[in-house]
Amino acid sequence: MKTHSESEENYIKALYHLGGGDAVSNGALAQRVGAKGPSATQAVKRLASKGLAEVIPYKVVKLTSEGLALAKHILRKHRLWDTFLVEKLGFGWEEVHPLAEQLEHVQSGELVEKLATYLGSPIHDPHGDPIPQADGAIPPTMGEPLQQFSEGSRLRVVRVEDAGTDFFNQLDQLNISLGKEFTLISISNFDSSIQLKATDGSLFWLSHSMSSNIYAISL
Amino acid sequence: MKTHSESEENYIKALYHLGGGDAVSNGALAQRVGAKGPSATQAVKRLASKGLAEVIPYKVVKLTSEGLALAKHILRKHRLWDTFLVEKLGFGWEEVHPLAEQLEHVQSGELVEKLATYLGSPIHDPHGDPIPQADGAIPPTMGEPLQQFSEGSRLRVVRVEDAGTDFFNQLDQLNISLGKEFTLISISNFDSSIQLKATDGSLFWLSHSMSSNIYAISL
DNA sequence: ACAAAGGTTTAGCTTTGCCTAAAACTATTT
DNA sequence: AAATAGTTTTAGGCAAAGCTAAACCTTTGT
Repeated sequence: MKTHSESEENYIKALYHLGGGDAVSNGALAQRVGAKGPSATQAVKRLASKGLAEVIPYKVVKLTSEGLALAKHILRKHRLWDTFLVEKLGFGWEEVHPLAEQLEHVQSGELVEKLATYLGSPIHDPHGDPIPQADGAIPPTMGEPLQQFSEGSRLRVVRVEDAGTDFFNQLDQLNISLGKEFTLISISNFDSSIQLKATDGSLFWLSHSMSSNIYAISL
Repeated sequence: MKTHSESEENYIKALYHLGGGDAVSNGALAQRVGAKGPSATQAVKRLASKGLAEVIPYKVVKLTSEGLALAKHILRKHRLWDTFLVEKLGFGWEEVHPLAEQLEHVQSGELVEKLATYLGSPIHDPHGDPIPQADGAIPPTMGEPLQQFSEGSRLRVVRVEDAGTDFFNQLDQLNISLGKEFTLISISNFDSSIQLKATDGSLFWLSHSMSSNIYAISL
């Protein structure tokens, strides 16, 4: 198996995040990896020369199928480490991203699979995001944003967007976590804020910016 | 907390391994990190400019006290990951070194300490080597090489040198592992090979090169 | 004491990966 | 259809970290 630099892996991830297998703009790519335009141009050239990306100057930048497979593998590692950090080491879900970002670059197929086994071969990480499987299959992404449900619905929180530390802190304060169940009481016509009732009977409101990052399934 | 490149950390580790806090030759250093002389010269200059090493051209290269503290911290990470890989993920002790080598570069004080706690704050790794503690203290290095014991001694294996895959495989074949107890039956005057008896009564010989990498305490 | 041997440093080149400034291309607007 | 705005690429630098070859110390042997 060929080896890739961390920088290359970061570009691969960014390409995948922004476009899946589809074309991505150079500017967006540069922004995502925290670099400037020319660096991205140069980087995708390197990727292209390794067969991981396809480039048509001024036109198209996208992953090849090989690049796509690699992207999924990296994402698998990332989300398994996320899971490890939260489930085994007791980190809060807002803390794990930068750590997993480092751990995901460790190269060892055997390590990834042993880790997966150790964690019980999970298919979703602590944020509810799907963990790509060893064969590249991606489990379904669960849930709909709270807005999608009608008043009176019983629902269970199954996923949250990674919307930054403050968002996670607010979730913790509201005692919202994956698996928790609520009844949707009402949706404001004015600002789309949402009122929920917890199983302990407590009532509270969520702003639109909060609720749009919270995904649930109907019970 | 300042940040260091992986290369820098590797030189720090090598300096510590070869000299502790004492002077080390440029050649030995280069060899240990797998580089050529000039690369090492250049690297120690970089370290010196960060206050991690002290250099007198043509004369002395050694760690400063700050460099020493960093070295111990890196070694702590390395050996904690070693322990994790063996105890939790079920890797064999011959496999873990290159993985820990990658994992040790992950930067996060909190991660190291949470990992230590998770592992039960161990003071020795799966090879019996001492794990530097958070405050920099180094637990005693246990055991003496088998040669040091007299015929008829009862002893327990407490540490093995990392002498490569073949060495570990041979240990496994002989069913020798940490904590195992033996009686030293005889030491050959001819080639210093050693005959041991296991608790199940089985007898076998160890070459000098095997036994000199195995450390035990007297029971 | 001096010359050869051996180890260390300097000099100069390579690659990766980032940058800024300038040129080139695409797209839009009149 | 042409000009302008916006994006992307080229050109040319810089730093880290490696290399080889050449120059420079130190040590050692006679």
